[in-house]
Amino acid sequence: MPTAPKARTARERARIEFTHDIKQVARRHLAEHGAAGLSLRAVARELGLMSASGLYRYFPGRDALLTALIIDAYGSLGDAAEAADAKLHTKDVFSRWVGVCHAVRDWALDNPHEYALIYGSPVPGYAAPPNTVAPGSRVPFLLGALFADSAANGGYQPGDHPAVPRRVHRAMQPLLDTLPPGLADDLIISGLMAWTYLFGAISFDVFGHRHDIINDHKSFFDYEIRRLGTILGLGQRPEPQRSGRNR
Amino acid sequence: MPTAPKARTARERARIEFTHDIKQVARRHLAEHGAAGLSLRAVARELGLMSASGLYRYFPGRDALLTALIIDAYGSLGDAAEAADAKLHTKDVFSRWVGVCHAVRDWALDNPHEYALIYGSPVPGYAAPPNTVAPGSRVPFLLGALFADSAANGGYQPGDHPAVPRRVHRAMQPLLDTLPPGLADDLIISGLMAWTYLFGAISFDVFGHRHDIINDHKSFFDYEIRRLGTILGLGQRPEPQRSGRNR
DNA sequence: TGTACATCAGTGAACGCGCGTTCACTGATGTAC
DNA sequence: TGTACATCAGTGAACGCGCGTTCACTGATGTAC
Repeated sequence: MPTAPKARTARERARIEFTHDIKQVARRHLAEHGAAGLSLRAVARELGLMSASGLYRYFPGRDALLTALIIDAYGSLGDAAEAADAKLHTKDVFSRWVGVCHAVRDWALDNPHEYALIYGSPVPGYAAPPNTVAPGSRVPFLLGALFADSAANGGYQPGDHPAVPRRVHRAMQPLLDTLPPGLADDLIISGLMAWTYLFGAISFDVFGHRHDIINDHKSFFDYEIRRLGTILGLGQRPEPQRSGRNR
Repeated sequence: MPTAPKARTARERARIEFTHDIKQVARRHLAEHGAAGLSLRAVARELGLMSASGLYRYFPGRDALLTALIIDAYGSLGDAAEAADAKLHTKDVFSRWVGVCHAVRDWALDNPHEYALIYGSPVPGYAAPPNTVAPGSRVPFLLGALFADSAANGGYQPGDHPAVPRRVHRAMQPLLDTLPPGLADDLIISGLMAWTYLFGAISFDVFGHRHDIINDHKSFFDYEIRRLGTILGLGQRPEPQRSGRNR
């Protein structure tokens, strides 16, 4: 018998496995019927292991299951972005920017309904609890770190644009309170704009707003985020991306 | 008796009014329960003039009602954007850019659920019919016209960024086929990026992704779109916006 | 190692609700002569 | 202007379906001694 790292009881092991299975099936159900159509009864039916009422031993209600899916989605997206950054093994900020953008986009295209869950329209009647905030901050945090590294290397070049008015500085106060001091407003705004653009572009791709307009979405995306990185001050790296799946 | 422009029968008048009323109530219902929760029975109940089955004289089904709401939403947004542009009475492209951006954002904040309907996650199980495309193109068309005007005036300044690779040119072919010839790729991409950023920023504002981070959303938005306009080549106009409702 | 008890997992019926759509129908409105 | 007929609007019952959640319950698993 292989020694378990911690002697779990059969019940504990079953609970972990079943929780996992339930979320798995729920994700499939989500992909077919959307968040608003996620139903405990349907999940139980498809699961085939339990009656609908049995699910209440695992999740106290539909909203709890939804919350678990949201947290998992943020976690999965965060993992993908951070792994892509780490795998690059480079200190070149521009390459990291490009790599992270593609990783986020690839994740979104592979998991469109989980993407919609976290970056699409809010689910009516559902309010995300506060414990979804931390996992949701991982990607914006990573982008912020990228800009901060660029500034630390001396590579960041603030462009020729209007100076930051005091009112705008004040508008960002809640964010400033969470950041280490000494970061220039200009840099922080570049980071925010990069984040905004990245998810704007991905939402257009995933939600189909560019279907009739562009036929090679990956190539266009690659170019737009390179161009955005350049005009936001991350430098320039004009080589096109290595060829890959077009989608 | 006031002479009607065209002698409509009582039935025709009633049909127009009722159709209008149904959509009005449906919009309210949409705001409370979201697109996936839009229900003919509930609309009929709230309308109080008709049984649910009676609605089938006006819309052949739930999806038809949804389609009508989508078309109306695009129309209403297009009206708001075009009216803002016209009201400015200026040829200064930068001011027009700022004005149109604010108009679009104001509309979205005033009509968050209609915004979600057209720029949020797609409704599962619903495919928007082709006749929603034209009204949906009005805002991007307006933004495109803005960049084209800027180029025609000689005001457009392509920034210092990677040249457009041939592959990216090809990726935009479907769009190029719908545009008058002679427009530079660089200009078209700036327009697309402006469109992408605008709706990325508005989605973040409307869907709450910046709630914990920014406390004066209008000021931040005003600055970010000015900065974007500048770095995309529309020139520069550093004055801050006139004060208004903060939201 | 065995026993007694407490805890937990899962069942199945039930409550009360909502939905889209169809259909035969009544009665009002419009129109051709 | 009046009449006969055709068209359309709206009704209400019905079909068949789905949902979340509760609750008393059986039976399995875990634990203290």
